[in-house]
Amino acid sequence: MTVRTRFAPSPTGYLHIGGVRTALFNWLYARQHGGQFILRIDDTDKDREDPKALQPILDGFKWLGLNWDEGAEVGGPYGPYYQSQRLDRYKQAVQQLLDKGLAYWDYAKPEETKAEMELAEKEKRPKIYSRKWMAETPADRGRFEAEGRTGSVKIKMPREGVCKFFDHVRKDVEVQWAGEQDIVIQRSDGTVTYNLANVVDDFDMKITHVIRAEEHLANTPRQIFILEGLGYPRPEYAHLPFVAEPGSKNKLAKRKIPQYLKNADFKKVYDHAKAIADRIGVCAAPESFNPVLVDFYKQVGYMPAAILNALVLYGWSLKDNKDNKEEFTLAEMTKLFSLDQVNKDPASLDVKKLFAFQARYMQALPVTEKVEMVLPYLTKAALPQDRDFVTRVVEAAGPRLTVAGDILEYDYLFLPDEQIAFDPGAATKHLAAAFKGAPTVPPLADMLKKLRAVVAAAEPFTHDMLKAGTEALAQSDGAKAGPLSQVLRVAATGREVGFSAYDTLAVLGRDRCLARIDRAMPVPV
RNA sequence: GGCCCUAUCGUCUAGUGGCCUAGGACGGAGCCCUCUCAAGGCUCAAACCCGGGUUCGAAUCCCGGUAGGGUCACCA
Repeated sequence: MTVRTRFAPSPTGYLHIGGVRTALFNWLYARQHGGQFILRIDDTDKDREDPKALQPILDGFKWLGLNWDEGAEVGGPYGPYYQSQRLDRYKQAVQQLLDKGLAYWDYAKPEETKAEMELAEKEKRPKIYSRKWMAETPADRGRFEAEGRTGSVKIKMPREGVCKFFDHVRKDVEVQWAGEQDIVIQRSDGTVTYNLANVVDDFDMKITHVIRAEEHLANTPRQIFILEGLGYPRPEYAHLPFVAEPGSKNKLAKRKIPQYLKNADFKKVYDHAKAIADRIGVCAAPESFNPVLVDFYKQVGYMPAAILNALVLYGWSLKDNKDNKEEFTLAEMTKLFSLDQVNKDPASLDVKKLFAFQARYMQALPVTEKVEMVLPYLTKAALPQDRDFVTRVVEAAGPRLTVAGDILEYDYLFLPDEQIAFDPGAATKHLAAAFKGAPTVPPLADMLKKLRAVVAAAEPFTHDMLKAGTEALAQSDGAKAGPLSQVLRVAATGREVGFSAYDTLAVLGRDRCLARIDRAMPVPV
């Protein structure tokens, strides 16, 4: 039997990283067994659905490389893959359940149900519906309808016995049927709910392994009741621990997303990304530009491989991992992944660790590929770009580029020379440091003139020659070369930080360096 | 509250009765390197929730506490 797994997002908002982790596990399992991964859209709740939410979710999966064999956009033999288009099919299943006496029409008003539940809560009893408004005969239905009530359909759960099932993560699970609620499967407006739609879809789409987050564990007995009532075979189950919110074990909640930014680690990762976003005018709404959402990483230039690698470690670890391997390519994960090695306790999201993975992946990337990643960011920031020049910058920046958007830190290399603002204060500070211990510190203008001469004379115009020239000058004037190179940096870039000052000059080229130093001169030469 | 689940450094985790004076990674601290910022190298601090058993021996098995979490929707 071919393994078929699925991920079924509901387009009610942004896709968070926990959802991606779950999708990844499904994807890995399907790929590992040569099966299919299906992307179905669970849009049964019209009220909560946001038509703009779907596309970013699909784009996110495409960007990550989690391709799907059937489902949204691509279609397939068991479609449609949008629940909103499958209503007739669901109705048919509801009718089947009704016919078998496994479901019933119910005429309780929402406030009546609510009152019962609240009373049960108060009296510390299990919250089980009294079936007071249950209508099992046409006569009962007529009576309730005469009162002006509209009916929904509920499943009639057994009130005794146990439901047993096997879960690949939690092993043998047993729950008392008596504790299970008669849940609504068809709303009074005629639409159906998740549990029904889900079971029907999984059957129709021939899903063999239901791999989903732990919050669905409680849905499993209901779904088993429904699918057995319908005569469907049971799929295999695996309930994954969820990715918890930062600094706690609570599950991630979309509405709490802005709050996660209060976490210190989040703040750091956010601030780093925000600086980039501001430069390229992403200007996303604060609640959607957040490290719990995949989009966040996509926008500032993280690598999918790094994210996936960080994510696979949430809840899964390699068995017999003697050499403590933590870095896995998608291909390796596909080969090594196993549901048996999934643990049971929730893992809180640590974005710093994700950032560290990104840093390592980026460092390992060949320069040409880094250049490709970085180019779009220069375009978005409206900075002039020339592939050769960009390549030189990327080479010189080395491990300083952690995400593609970091290239914008070096905007001063791309900006026209006349836009570089010289800071005499900063230059003076470094000049003083260069002459620390010496009886006198020469005027800045004099030193600038001498440094200009070094730049003008360096031949070839390389890091080594510039360094040699500056060192020679330092020696003859009784100064330290290091701080002196900082003076040069300030003159040529207007900045005090960056990669090696000599590399910076070499990348810029002699003409641009001279032009910038001339602009820094208090008196034109 | 009912039902269910979980419990190892701050975080992610290794660990399935002796290999554990508990290993790795992120983060933190320090040192080295150094023209700034990074990166890199070296070093350090840091955990088996508590209490009872079982056993020659327990982080590992059992029981009880405690703590945390999930779920109890005409959400998915």
